[in-house]
Amino acid sequence: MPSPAPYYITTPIYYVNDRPHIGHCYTTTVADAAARAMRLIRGESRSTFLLTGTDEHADKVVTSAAAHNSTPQAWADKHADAFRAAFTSLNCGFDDFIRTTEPRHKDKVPGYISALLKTGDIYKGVYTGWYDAGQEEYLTETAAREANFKSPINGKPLVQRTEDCYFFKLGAYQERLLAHINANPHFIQPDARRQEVLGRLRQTLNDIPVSRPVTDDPATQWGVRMPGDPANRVYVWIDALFNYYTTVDTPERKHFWPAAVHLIGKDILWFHAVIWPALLMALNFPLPKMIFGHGWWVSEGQKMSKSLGNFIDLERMHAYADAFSLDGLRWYLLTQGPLSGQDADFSHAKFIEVYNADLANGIGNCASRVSNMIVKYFDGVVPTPGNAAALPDYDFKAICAKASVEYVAALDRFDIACAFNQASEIIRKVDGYINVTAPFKLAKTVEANPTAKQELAAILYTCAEAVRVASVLMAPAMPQKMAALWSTWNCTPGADTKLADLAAFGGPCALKPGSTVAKGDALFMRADPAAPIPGTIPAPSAPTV
RNA sequence: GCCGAGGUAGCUCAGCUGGUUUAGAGCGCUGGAUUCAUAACCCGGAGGUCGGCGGUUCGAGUCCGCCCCUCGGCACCA
Repeated sequence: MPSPAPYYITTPIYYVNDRPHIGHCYTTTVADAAARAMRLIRGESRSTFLLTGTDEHADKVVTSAAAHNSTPQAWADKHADAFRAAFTSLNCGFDDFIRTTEPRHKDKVPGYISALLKTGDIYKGVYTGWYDAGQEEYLTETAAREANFKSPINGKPLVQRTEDCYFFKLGAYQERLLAHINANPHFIQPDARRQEVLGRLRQTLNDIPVSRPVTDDPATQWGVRMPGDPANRVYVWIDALFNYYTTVDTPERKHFWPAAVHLIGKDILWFHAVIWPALLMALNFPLPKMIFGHGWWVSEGQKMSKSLGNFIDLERMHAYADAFSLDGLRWYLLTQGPLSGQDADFSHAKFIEVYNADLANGIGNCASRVSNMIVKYFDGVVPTPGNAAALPDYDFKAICAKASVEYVAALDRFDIACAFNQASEIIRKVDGYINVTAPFKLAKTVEANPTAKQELAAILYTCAEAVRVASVLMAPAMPQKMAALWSTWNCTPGADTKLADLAAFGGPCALKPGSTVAKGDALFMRADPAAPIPGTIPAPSAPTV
């Protein structure tokens, strides 16, 4: 049997000086859910590879470390661990965590640069720009003009300065890139992002500097040296981009390239949609299939900023997870997140609405009423399917099949929310079916009517089996809660079972008549909209005496 | 300033190349039904000038022009 097509998905490598917040966590959670879904579809966990990690060669790592009496490496170690711990705490199961300071990365980068030097795609030239001597940094032409050619920090005049620098022939790849984007509509997604890039590609691309000088300043000695020229180092962004390739540039992992998806935030679109593909073209490496640039979360309708104090940090996310379960939080992020062109709002009221509608009143309540009836009317033993009355609107074999097809199609175009909503559709149908068939009424007639018991069995089996299928589709979003449901229903799937088998109503993984079902605890407790917002200090209560 | 996206029910949005509906969905709200379930679920309703004005057409959220408003991108920035 041919092994399933490999699926390689990446998150950005995060700037190691940051503290993990909703932005980093969101990107990684989406990648995790997508990877879980792809493993499910392929039925082979090794077929999918999720990479995340940290970007550690920025100059600021050196200065921050010094300011905290630490070494750059120790400083990076500490922060990289914070990211790793954050993602683990959100149940994001990455297959590898790459750090750009690791030998397996930094030792490979010079090889790619050398190849580009050999072909002439990277060449030595001179860089001229406005230099702020006090800050020891260049300002862009625009920034310099806006500052009236004076240092924005100390007001001293900027100076035109020239120094040796290596350039990448970005301009040489403009037409090929344009042709590729036009020929592959899904290369840059969502469409708004694609339009942005196409718009900017209408102007002529300049070659770009890909090195920085090494001086006496320790901050400039951090990073990867240009091959054969220790007076220059590889610009941190170029170094960083190569992580996606270095990590799988090994004999065992080579088959994962090209990546299926580079999932990124919209801020780094240009690097991923233009510079990175051009570098790959120059190296004659295959291009990733999709660059997906998601938007931002805003908080209660306001842009998040440190000055407003409305940043949703890891602590706040943990508070939500504690209050509504980690999977409740994941569900909100995954189904309401800024994946389409627009930014999304993390509002408490909306969180409660979605949580109650989809989870507490949705799958939670539905699973509860179904299992309760099986316990009540069949002593918790899964009844025999039999033939339920054929209702045209409630052909669950067809409903589940359609949901699965849509699920896979949505995931292929990276419409995560649409995929998971397929499961909610099934639940909606089950709730409707229960109302139409009213098994609870039927149960009262079984004494007098011998066929009623069979009919009741058929109805409840249908409901339970449909809920099971929905739970399979939801599992990549909510692995823990769905596992809990499977545990009480005795239908935990074997490892590496294909979606096609798992999600087939009455298929090879169907609920087995005769196995037992417990009522179990409520999967998702209903949330009170009036309760205090998690992670905030409650307002002082009025004196009680 | 330049380039681009968009303004449709309280909210979030579907409505592809104009005439299948009297403009739809989900959530919220409200009336009813029901009791297996987490006061959950099911059914019905609310009648939104489809941003404004003008035009093309037998016929326009759906095409054209003008105006108002919102938002995104503008290159080395992680």
